[in-house]
Amino acid sequence: MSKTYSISELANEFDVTTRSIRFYEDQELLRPARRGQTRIYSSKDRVRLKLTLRGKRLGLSLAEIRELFSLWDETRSGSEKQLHLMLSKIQERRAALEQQMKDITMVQLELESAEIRCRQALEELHQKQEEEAP
Amino acid sequence: MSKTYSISELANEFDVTTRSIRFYEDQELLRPARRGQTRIYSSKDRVRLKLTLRGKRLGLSLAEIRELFSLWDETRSGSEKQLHLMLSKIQERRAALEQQMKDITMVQLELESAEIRCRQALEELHQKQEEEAP
DNA sequence: AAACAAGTTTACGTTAACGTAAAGATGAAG
DNA sequence: CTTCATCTTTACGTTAACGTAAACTTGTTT
Repeated sequence: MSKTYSISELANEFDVTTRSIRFYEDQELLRPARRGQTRIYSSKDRVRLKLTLRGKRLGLSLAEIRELFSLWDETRSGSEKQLHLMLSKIQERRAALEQQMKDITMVQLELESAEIRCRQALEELHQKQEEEAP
Repeated sequence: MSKTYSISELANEFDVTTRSIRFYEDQELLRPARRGQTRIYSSKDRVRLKLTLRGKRLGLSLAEIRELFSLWDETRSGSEKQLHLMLSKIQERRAALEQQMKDITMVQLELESAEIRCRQALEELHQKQEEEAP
């Protein structure tokens, strides 16, 4: 018997609303089991949710995330044509991620330089204060 | 006389619609000059647009991007209180970027492993083909 | 039994980021 | 002059990703 989770347990752990979790299921990102009408989440479901939120932090739409999931799922069962299509989709995503890495690096540099400017401005303010009250 | 750009020049260069560019202006991300009623973009405006699109690729909302711009703009003129607020905002952003870096690394690993699975599945298919026609 | 907590479905509302269409101004080309 | 190409404003439409509220079921605590 591996561990299971209620919807609110997951909602608390990952700091999202139950509404969102149910919505992700509606979008076919999750497929929890049921006991009666109550949803029961396995640790696999939990991983899916984690991956979903990770994708969101990268700015992916739910549709794009779903596509990645089905890519992964069909890796085992695909035909040759399918597999080649998957490979190209995977390449596409990897290229986008590399672009994002570059973007992040650039923005980090800009923020760093903004921080330096900020600290310099602060120093100048403090020097003026010393001049006013010697 | 430094170079200027029309709205459609920028739209072509960055592969966005003129509608989007005007919308960004509406959201106060751009402030192009005017000749008559026609917009004229300086190279500074062009940089702003480039930064805007970079932010979008990272999943930032236009509001967040605007906040970053005003942080940068006010670095020179802020009061001490303002400057400290800016520093904390900058830290916030840098932390988010680091998280994003980690996320990207994870997803890259997952894609890599999906690619390997994919290639293995292809190899198995080809081996079967050889068995069928020796 | 009554109340309470946690879950459910259904459905309408909201916000961001544009798309799209209509109607007009402006300068250059035929 | 008129016919374009490119620009403009105004305004309504659309999609994604939920928020919010209402009404109901189910289990358990008092």
